[in-house]
Amino acid sequence: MLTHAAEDYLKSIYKLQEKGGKVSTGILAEYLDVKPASATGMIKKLKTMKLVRYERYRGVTLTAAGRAIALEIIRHHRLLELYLFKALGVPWDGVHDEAEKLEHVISEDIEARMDEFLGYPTADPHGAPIPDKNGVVVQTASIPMTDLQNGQSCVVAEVSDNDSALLRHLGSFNLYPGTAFRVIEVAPFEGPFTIDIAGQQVVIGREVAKHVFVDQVQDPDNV
Amino acid sequence: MLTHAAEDYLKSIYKLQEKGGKVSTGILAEYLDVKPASATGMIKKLKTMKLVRYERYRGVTLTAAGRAIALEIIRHHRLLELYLFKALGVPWDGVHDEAEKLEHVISEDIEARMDEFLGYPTADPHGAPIPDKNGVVVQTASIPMTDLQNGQSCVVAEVSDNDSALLRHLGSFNLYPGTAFRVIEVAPFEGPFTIDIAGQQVVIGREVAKHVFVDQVQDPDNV
DNA sequence: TATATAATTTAGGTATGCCTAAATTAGTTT
DNA sequence: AAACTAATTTAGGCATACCTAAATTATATA
Repeated sequence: MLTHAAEDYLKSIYKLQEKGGKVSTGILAEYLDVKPASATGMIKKLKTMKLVRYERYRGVTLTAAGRAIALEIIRHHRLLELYLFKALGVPWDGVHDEAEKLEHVISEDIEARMDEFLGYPTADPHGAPIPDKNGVVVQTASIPMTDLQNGQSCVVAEVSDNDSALLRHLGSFNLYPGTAFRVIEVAPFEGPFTIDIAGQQVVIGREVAKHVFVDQVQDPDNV
Repeated sequence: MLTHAAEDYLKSIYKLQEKGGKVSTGILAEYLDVKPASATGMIKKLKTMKLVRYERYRGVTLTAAGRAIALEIIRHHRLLELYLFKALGVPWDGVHDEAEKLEHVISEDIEARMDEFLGYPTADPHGAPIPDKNGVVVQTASIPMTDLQNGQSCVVAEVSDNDSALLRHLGSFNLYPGTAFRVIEVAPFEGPFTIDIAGQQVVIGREVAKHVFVDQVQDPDNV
């Protein structure tokens, strides 16, 4: 069995690899809030286990075996988030931190029972896809909210899950995955977005909008 | 925060203290499947944290602070066992091992939510009492099944929870907490018990009977 | 009381996973 | 090409939590 730390490294390499191929030691260390020297050490250990490909100064990528483990941990995490949300009523800004601890500890049996209880779900409370038992992830074509133009309509697909204050903020606008809204105005010079959610006008700053991803974008004339 | 290992030591000291006052290093080491030298080391660490009283060669006992932590962990464990059993349908011979890992990881918030879901229960699936939020444990006056005599009737109060093969065996006889039975015969020379459970006669060996505790014992003439 | 036995402690070692500081390498600029 | 900067690696340390082997202490026996 892997250590919890090793599992966290694999998970992080997977996520960073998603957006940008090879992962540098420095980026990985920053993401994990660890010094680069520590990341180097763990990467070497993972290499001897054949879970990553690695050449010094050249970055790291997951092998098939490493990817499988990363997806298993991500599956645990997202199933746990949804389970805690639905079965125990943990607020959506609280589930991430709990899942972060539990993901390394639950058995495959518990995983399967939660999956069944939840009806084999495909997304967690933040809209992130839940890999299936075989590690298959449904990738969506969501775009960041910051790419939206005046007048466009869309549906929230996913929001970042790791900042609980941000999640509370989004929750106060009812900006959950599945929520539809229309862009009323994009203020110039990197300004905020004014949007219409179910008849309510709200203003969303750019820093917040960066963490919201949307689907089914429609231009005003298509409506 | 304490390490998981330290929490396990406190929990074990508590349990061993229950039946026999001061706990020797050797007994504790054996219980935790660790060498005596390792136990000595941890005991010293716990002493500097004022969680145990300890004099070399004289055994160890919990301070009030240590006891509070031990009870907190035991509460986590037993609530988890019951929760996994009732909410996720984990079989009663499987809940112990899962809870053993989860008990160190769940938050007070999750604890409270499970407690509420379960209706503030007082016993786990093996009949062991669940300490309340303030660390108050309801002690029962159960006696070991091996103390029973011919003809006596009783109700199962509690069974040992850490041997899953034993639990499956007991389950095959429906010997759960709450189950009533009557002793038909105690074979001489430390022999097995023949009992009547709901009209079915079953034979229980002494090694098994040692792990079953009963309540409400009634002699035949009282019936 | 001396000695044997059992329990316990001390001493020294291993692996994990982090750290800081110094050395090295890669890549860019002049 | 030399020099500088940024990224990365190496080297050496620390804490946790375990281990084995040797030394010590307590207790029972002769």
